[in-house]
This record gives sequence, C-alpha cells and structure tokens, in this order.
Amino acid sequence: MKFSKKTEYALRAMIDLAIAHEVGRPLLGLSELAESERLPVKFLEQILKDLKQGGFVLGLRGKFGGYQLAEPAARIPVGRIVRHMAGPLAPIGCVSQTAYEKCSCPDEAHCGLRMLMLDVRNAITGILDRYTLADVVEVTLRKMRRNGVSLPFSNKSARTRSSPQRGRASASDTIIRDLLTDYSI
Amino acid sequence: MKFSKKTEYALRAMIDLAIAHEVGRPLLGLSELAESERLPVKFLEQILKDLKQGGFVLGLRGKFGGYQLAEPAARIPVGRIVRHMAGPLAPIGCVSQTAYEKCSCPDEAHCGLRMLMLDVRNAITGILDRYTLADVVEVTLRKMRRNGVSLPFSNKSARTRSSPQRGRASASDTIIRDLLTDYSI
DNA sequence: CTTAAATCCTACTAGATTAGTCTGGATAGC
DNA sequence: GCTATCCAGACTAATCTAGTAGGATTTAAG
Repeated sequence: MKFSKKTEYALRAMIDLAIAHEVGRPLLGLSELAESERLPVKFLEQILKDLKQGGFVLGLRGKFGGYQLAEPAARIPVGRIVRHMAGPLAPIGCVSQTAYEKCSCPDEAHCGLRMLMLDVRNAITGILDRYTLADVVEVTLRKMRRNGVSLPFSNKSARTRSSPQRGRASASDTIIRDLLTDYSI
Repeated sequence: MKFSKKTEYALRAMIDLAIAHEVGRPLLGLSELAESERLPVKFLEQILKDLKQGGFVLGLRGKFGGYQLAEPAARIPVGRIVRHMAGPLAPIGCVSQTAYEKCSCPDEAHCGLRMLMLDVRNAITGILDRYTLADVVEVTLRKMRRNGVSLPFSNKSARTRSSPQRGRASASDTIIRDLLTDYSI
C-alpha cells in the first residue's frame, strides 16, 4: 500500500510550492525545491514535468525561472494529485468510484472483501479528497510558528517575476483545524 | 494504492476458507477454491504456499487433501494477511508503526505530508487491524441469508479428513455489526 | 502394489514499474 | 553572447507482476 517515491516526491514538491506561495515566494526554482526536500534534482525535474502536464504547476523558463502552482492551493485536494501520480485510491478495482473494474468473483453483491475494501476506500478518500494543499500548509505553518521554527523560503533573496497575488481566500475549508492540531510527532 | 492481484487473491482465498469452515467444510481443495473465486489454479497454488509459509493456512497432502485455516478466523485480522502479502499498510515509510523508515525531508516533526499521511495510515489500520476474517464471514453470510442466496461450499459432497471442530466462539468482536450492515452494493 | 488425486517445489517468462541518470535543446535575463 | 534555468527524451539496472510449466512427493483407495 505504499506510494511510489515519485508520488511521494510529487506531494512534497506540491506542498513546498504551496508553502512558498503562502510565505510570499510564489515561484521556486527546481534546484531550490530539490534542495529543500533533499531530492535528486533530475528525478524531481521529471516529476515536475509530469505535474505540469497534469495542470498542477506552471513552469517559467529562462534565467530566474521556476515553478509555481497553477491553481490556488485551496482548490487542490491532495487526492487529485495522488490520483494523477498513482492512479485510483481504492485498494481493489471493484470499489473504485473513479475507475471501477469488474472483478472475477462470482457475486459482487455478496463479496465480503468488497464490503470491507469499500470501507477502506471511503476512509482514504474521506481524507485525501477533503483536505487541500491549503489545509496542509495551514497546519504546517501553524505548527512551525508555535514551535518557533523558522519558516522556509522566507528570507532568501526573493527572485523577480513573482506574480503579486497575495492574501489567502479566508480559509474556506477548515474542517482540518480540529483534526490535525495536536499530533504528537 | 491498489493491492497486487496476489494480495487480493490471497484475501479472497482466506475469506473463502473462513466461510467454508463456518459452513461445515473446514478443508477446501485447491481446484475447488480456484473455481469458487474464478482464479488461475497454478497462480493460486503459489499464493497458498505463501500463506502456508506465513502460518495462515495448513496444507493436507495426498488424495482428498486441501487447505484449511491454521487459526480460528476470529483471530486473524485482515491487516495481518495484507501485511504478509503486501508489506506495511502506511502510504509512506515515515508514518509506519510496524516498519518505520526515516524520510529525507529536513524536519519530520513539521512535515505536513507526514501529518496527513499519518491520518490516512490510522484510517486504514483502524479498519484492517480491527476486523477479522470472522467479521467478514459474519457479514457476508448474514447478507447472503437475508437475500436468499444459497451459501457456498454447503451441499457439495463433503470430503473426508475434516476435523470435526464446529460452532463459533460466540461472536466476540462485533463492532462491525453496525458499520457493514447496510451497504447498498 | 499400483494408480489416481492431490499438495509441494522450483524454475521460467514477458512485460511493466521503479528510481533514477544522461544528454542535449530552448528560453529568458544580464 | 553568456549563463541559469526549464523542457524533452532516451537510457538503464533492478525489481515486481501475473502468471505458466513440469515434475516430485504424499495419501487414499482398489
């Protein structure tokens, strides 16, 4: 049930881009991103290309180029990224809502495995489709501030060509607030 | 996030064995099992071997041989089977309780992805570690009876060498009752 | 003792996926 | 024109996937 590294790195990159945007740096260079997450540069480049083709990020070429989110973080549920990188979230094909596949069992209506796995699927999508990048960023930044950790992407020499768009759209989706507040990590 | 066919087939085989046991047929032949679930016989054989090595089933050789559960179904949580066949349930290594792996990110304590995936992991294990084969069987049989479907493995010519052990241990773990009762499949 | 029915065991395979690396081209700023 | 950056594709070694094939061994029955 583990994600591939590609999927994991894609998520980390997207979260980083969202954090950077929130902190006033909408554009991040590939090497900056790779360094921040400590990922192999060329592999990450491949992943960013994939994310670009999926419409998740925009790439700006040339000197002082980089990547930025193609949409506001609040409109990107994590599940959308996962589905793009890893395919359907359901553990078996016959419980997938977005990519149903008939299974070989003789009677789907009375299949115990199916009933159980439908539960699992719903648990997974209930989290990944509800929480957006903005939610993840909010929780992360709050925790960092509370613990006095210096925020990433803040005091580095801000590069030019940053679209001036700032100020988040008033936390529309804050179900997460009570859930993720106090994880003891 | 999909299971491999091997994992899926293993689960279906285990559930079938548990149902058969509940219905008075503790021992199932490989071909019988394969036919019931409509799986490739030789592939299933490999899987049963794997399950045997994991201590989940016992194999009886020779004529009228077959496979049976090595433990009572109520003592086999589904998650144990999945972990044996597919490895850890956690979507990323750094949130696995049973197979933790340090990740390359600079600060695990303030990693938004980690917090989110811990949620996912807990949702998955909360289901798969709580529900046993016996729970799955109970739900399946109840639904079959309610819908007037004929039970599998019932009126076939019972083969010899069946351990006479019958009568289940009074449904110890029935949290599932309210959850899985009325899925509209 | 022989045979049939079954599990047990090992090896093999074609194709896909994984986790990357390498090389070069296009573009934008100075 | 130089340089930093993204863009695009090919390449690879290792592993995984979903099986298939063939024979050895064990047991029940005639």
